[in-house]
Amino acid sequence: MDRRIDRGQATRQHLIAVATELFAERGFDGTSIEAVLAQAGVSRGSLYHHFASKERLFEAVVETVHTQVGEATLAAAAKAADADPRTLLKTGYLAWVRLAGEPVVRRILLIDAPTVLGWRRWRQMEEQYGLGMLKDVLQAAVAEGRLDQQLIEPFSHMLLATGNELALMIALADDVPAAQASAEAAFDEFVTRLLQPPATKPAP
Amino acid sequence: MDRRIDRGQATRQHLIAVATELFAERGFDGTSIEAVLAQAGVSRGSLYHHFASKERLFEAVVETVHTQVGEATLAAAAKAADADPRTLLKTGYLAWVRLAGEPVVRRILLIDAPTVLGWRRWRQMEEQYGLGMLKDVLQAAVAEGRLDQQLIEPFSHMLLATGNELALMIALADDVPAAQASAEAAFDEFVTRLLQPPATKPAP
DNA sequence: CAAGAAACCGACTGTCGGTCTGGAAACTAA
DNA sequence: TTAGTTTCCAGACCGACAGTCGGTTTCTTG
Repeated sequence: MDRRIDRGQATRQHLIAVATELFAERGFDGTSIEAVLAQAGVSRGSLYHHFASKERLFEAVVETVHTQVGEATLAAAAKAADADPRTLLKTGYLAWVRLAGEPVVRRILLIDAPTVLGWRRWRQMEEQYGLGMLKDVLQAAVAEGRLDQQLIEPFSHMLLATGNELALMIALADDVPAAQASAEAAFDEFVTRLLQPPATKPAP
Repeated sequence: MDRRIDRGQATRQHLIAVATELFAERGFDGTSIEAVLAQAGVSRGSLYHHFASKERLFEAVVETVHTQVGEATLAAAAKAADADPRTLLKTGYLAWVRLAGEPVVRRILLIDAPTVLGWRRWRQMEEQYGLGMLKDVLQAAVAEGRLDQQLIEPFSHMLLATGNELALMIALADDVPAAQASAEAAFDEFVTRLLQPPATKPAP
């Protein structure tokens, strides 16, 4: 039991907590390392001992937020488990939108993360929770004959994108409740149509 | 005819051209003003005479690129005018994906613009071309009784988001032709299902 | 009690976005 | 022609900031 390591982990966690708050409030560019140091009461050398760069610090923040969000969504979806894919999607979406209302999630995950970390790394992290859950649900739809196996990959990406877009739309709307209602209805219709058993051809 | 103004416009355009190239290549953060000055052979004072800040310069770049892309997509869609909404959407989407392959479009419009300009301003610009065209097409679908009027607004956003997501997916894929084919098939199926006349209820 | 390592400190550096003063060239009014 | 005005350009300068580096403290281990 090395007390130095405990201490190190403590300041590390503390830095992440402080940085999370500041990043959520002012964004990545708007948050200076100096501000983090001042707020955390930690020296420069200490911070750079734990994180190689500002990006790395941000990355650590994203990771923790992402994990929290993923678990929360998972918990919400668990309540509606073994329902049909459509209600399952809707439930997960509602949970997601509620979470995306928080500045921490919106600013860090939706706005800054993709550009700071790069699209590839970002999607790679999404794979673990968001995309993973969507694929599971779509897999169930495949089992019901509502979807072709091949479509799971692209459809999951598309659903994720629409979910994020709607979440941003709601979060930044002038009239939040109205946007909420509109988006909810639209998403419902959207999912319903999307998971219809494949018709041979649409009406001409 | 003031020759001073002509000269000013010339350097302004030159700066935009140089900045476009550098922004596309290295991104917004990765491009220093100094680099633009050096590449353009222009002094600091001159640049800041024409653009109040780096963001403003970027904004000007985004505007020109956006206009070009919009016109190109419009031209491609015009060839398939007065077709049914489904083929119209597919045609526009293909044109868009081809354009998004260019680093200039991908890096500047898809990756940097939303964060640098902010989501609101970005969507406001999209309204003019991307969203506008999508709404027109969806309006036609409404006229055919395939869609409710209320759904135009959210659906256009969702389609835009999926289009951008798929474009990024293709552009950054390891196997581009495969991703291209997969995305194309998925988008086709997606649009087909989305524009089906509203069934009363999906099969239980 | 050394010896060594992990955690921490803070002055310092280079870069970068942005400002400011000054001046030259093109135009206008007298 | 000349005095005044506007537009454009030049480049020294400034403050902020991310990241570095030699040194110090604090703890564990042999």
